[in-house]
Amino acid sequence: MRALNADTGYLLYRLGLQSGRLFNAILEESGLRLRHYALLRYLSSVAGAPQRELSDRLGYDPSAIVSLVDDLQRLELVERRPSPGDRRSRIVVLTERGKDALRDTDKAGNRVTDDLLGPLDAEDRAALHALLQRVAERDRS
Amino acid sequence: MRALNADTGYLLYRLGLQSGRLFNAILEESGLRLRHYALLRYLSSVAGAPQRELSDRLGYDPSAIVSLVDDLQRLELVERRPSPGDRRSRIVVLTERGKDALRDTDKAGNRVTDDLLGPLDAEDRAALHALLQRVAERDRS
DNA sequence: AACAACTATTGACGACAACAATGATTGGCC
DNA sequence: GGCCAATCATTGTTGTCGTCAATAGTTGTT
Repeated sequence: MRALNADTGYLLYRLGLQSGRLFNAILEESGLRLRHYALLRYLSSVAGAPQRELSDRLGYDPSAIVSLVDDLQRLELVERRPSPGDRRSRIVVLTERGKDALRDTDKAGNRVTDDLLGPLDAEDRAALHALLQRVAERDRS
Repeated sequence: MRALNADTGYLLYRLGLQSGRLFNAILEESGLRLRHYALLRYLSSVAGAPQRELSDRLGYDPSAIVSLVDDLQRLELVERRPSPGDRRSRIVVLTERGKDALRDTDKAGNRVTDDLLGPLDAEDRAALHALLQRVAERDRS
């Protein structure tokens, strides 16, 4: 992992991989994977979204969304509801159990993050978080 | 991509994915992928390493290293040399052409990073880079 | 009423990563 | 010196994921 003279984008890639691995390990015990978590997390920020929106925002193929929602629905973490205005569309919403699961997973995520950001003190972590968030918001539409 | 209340580890994961996609797009034209680049980059920092070390440091399976080195050797970017002390082991070294290719790819990587870090000024970028580097050096052995 | 565009879904194909098994070589141990 | 466990690179296998094309149902347009 030591590539000292690497540039920032590459560092982001490497650390993202590592962070993803850690998250996956945590999620494994609940039978989920990172993609499920990403979907739940997005749903928690919008309170219901049609699958097409999930595909666009998360960058997954529509067919991938189908099986992800299938899995989560099987665990009763989300529901498919008919869209009032458009009968083609189905809006996916978090169930109460889904919200609980997300809270639990977030706690586990915090532990992972604590581990990952070992060498940084509280102030540094806040600074890093702020910087990353600004970069992430770069391409919101 | 907007998951506003996400924690830092998850942000790292999402941004790492995006950064990886951008890098892969750049590398595509030279017939390489991110893993090849990671391998070249590591080799440039140690001047020769047995495949087992590459596997450990980069976190890829030994079998993955085989095909990666195969690819790079086919492009004459690296060479397999017999290890003086251990005939089981083969040390992989950069060729001159490999060093050139790495330089070119680094330039392209800088362009990608510039794009990714759009909203940050020079000072912020330096701060982010320093923070990421400290996290990355957390688990050097 | 006909037609193009869109939503979710299914199915297929190729790429690729993680895992187990193998041949060659090394070092330890008695 | 001979046996045995461990190690390195390689091969093969399996499962997963991303991408693409095709389909059924629905919407809006003309």
